[in-house]
Amino acid sequence: MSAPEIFLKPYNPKEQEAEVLALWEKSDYTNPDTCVKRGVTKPDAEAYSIVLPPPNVTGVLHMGSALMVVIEDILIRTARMQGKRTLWLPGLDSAAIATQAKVETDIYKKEKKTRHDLGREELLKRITQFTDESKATIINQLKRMGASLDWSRYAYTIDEARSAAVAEAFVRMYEAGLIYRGDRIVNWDPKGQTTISDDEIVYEERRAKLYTFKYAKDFPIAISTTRPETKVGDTAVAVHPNDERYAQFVGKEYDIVFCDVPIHIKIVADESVEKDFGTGALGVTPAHSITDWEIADRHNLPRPQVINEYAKMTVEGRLKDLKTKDAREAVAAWLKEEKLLEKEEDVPQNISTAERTGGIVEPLPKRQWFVNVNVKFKNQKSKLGNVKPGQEVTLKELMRTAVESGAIKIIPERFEKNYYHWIDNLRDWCISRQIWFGHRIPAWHHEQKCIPKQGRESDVGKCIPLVVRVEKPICQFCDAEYEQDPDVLDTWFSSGLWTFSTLGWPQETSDIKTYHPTSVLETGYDIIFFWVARMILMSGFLVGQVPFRKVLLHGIVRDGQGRKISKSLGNNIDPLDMGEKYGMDAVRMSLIAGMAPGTDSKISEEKVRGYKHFANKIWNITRFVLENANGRGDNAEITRKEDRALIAEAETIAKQVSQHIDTFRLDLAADAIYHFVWHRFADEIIEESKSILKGGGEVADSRRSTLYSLLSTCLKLLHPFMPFVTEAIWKELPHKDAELLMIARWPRYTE
RNA sequence: GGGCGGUUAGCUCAGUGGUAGAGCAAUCGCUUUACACGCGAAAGGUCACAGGUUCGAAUCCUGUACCGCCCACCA
Repeated sequence: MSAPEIFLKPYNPKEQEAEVLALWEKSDYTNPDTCVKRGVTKPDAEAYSIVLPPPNVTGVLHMGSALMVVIEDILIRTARMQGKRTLWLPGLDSAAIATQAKVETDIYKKEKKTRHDLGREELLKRITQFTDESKATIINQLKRMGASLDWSRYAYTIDEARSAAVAEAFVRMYEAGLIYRGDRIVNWDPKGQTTISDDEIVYEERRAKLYTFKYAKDFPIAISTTRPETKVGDTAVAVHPNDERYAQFVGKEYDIVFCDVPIHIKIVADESVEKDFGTGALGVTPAHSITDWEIADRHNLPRPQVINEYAKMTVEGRLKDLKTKDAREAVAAWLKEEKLLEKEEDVPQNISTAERTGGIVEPLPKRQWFVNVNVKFKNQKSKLGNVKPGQEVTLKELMRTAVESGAIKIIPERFEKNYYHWIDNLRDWCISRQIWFGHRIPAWHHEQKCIPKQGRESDVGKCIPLVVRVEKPICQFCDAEYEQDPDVLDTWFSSGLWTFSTLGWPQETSDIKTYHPTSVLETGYDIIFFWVARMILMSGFLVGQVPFRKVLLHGIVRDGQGRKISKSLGNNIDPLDMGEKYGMDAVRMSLIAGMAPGTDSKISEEKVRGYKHFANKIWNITRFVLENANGRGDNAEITRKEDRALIAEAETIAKQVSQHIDTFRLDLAADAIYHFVWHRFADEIIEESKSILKGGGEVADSRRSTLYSLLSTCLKLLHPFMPFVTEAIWKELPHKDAELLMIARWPRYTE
């Protein structure tokens, strides 16, 4: 008996992977409809679905996304083999701010032009050009990882269907009173010239000077600040209500000229003031500090803006047009000159910077669009968590109950606490962005003078200046077209719709009925708040369902010593390069091994090499089995008690692997099958078989069948983890229960 | 300031009440006809520290130290 010739040489991943990829692609079994059509999946089989967290369209696949792909592919391949109606839906993300910033930088480098030189339309054309070119790269890389995604359902975050869903979602939320336009203090990024959400801020520790001074010689209270330039915008000094030192001044008002600027200061008492910090008195600058804005709310104070979008002073006098940093020094100098400065100390300070651009965030009052997370609306749909149909609920409560009720499980569980904490501290979500690339807000303005056409003069003044709807309105009095709001939406607004916008919402498609809620959302723990919480919010309100039943979180990928991957360390390991060198199966195993949910994964070239050896081991096991068992197949009867025991042993391994996958311990599952294949099957069972086979007769026949059967079971159990080498072997097997291993039946085991 | 996680063999990590485990590395031996991308053997740990509960603790409780992460932020 002889094995096919390819087994005479060590496993060659490069050769085999290309061949296997072609087989998969041709089969179209990643599409669940095809599986049903060809009888692989029963039409009424339980559905199992995951939407791929869309990688950035302009990106390349790094280890982080590779880890995500591997985890999800293991879950998907297992489910498919278990006979479930399995859908893994791919998509790419336009990554609005990041992509626009990248294209703008490129254009400026090459042509010395800004977006304003090009204009909105031209810039968008350039961005589309850029994304079209780069999207092939990432799609190709996903395929090479072995990701069994259904490309027939591919979605792009700003394609037509998704844009329609976003507009529809916005309108529905607006009509329910969940979206409003308001003047509020927002995080303004002067570098990116846009607002950003609280979650897009990163804190950087810097040294700062804390100045303690009085506004004027005859002002009774000294205050402390690291930003004296903002004090020209002060309208109050706040002290703690119980602070006896200042009680006598509360309610008094003062007119002062501060650094050439006339200001009017009222002394107010407010609980938010710390008695023990600085002088115990806080200069209130409503327009340029979030906490101060809230104090102004409570005491009905005016809120003059003194800094503009370019972080320059807008007041008259010596500070006019100065940048905030220069103005700070100018004010400090003036304070010294006027002998108002009492103290100047060095303090460490966390300053807010914009995650994307690194710009120092300037809190500014601006008219923006917000999602109101605290207003009640009536839950129209079915039961959501503990909220019954018809019951009034806020978005905040909705997000909380989804997890609290157990409708959604977060794995590992400890992240649930983080989730609640985030919700409890959630403020209204600013969703408008002043960039050009993204989903336009479906709000329409007709704020210029409306001159009614002849015969409609009686309607002067009746036209509506702001309309929120999907299609562009035309004024029914003057026939003028409305102008669309220039802002675009926060990228997480559309991402929040992802589980159902990809399935065809707002149409009531059969895909939505079959695959929503999705089974699992698998993503990095770093975006649980950005994304996971918003998906729960959107799906709850718009679809009346949770978006997924389980949230599986993974960590970041580190190098072999546990260090972060960084350019300066030069420790980057490219998953595709590694795959090229050692085979993609080895890369996949390396990412999974030793990684519990929610913890970081470690990868090193040595680790990858180790699993390449494992792939070769399987290859050679197959060679031995085929050389000895070819021709018998797995149909021959297994007669010996010892052999039945071996089969039963494999069954318990199948059980272990299955259970570990069920509980998302992919590391333990991989370890269990690895250990069985190498150290039990190869080292012991095959070794002892050599003499048994030599003996011949019925005993040998039984063992031959057993070996073949064990091999078949091992290949199935290994397939989700190492799809390439197992499929490559499968196609050489003489007897098998499915044309492709990817749709073979998962080994049975008793519970 | 609040919260969370970690600390087990040289390295990376499993193990969550009953005589300490894996992979990799390091050591020794092996032309053993599936595989040197291999096989066999041996070696390696007072499970961070202190106290407590228990017949029994790496495992449960309390505290301490160090490392890491997240959130908030004092103007």
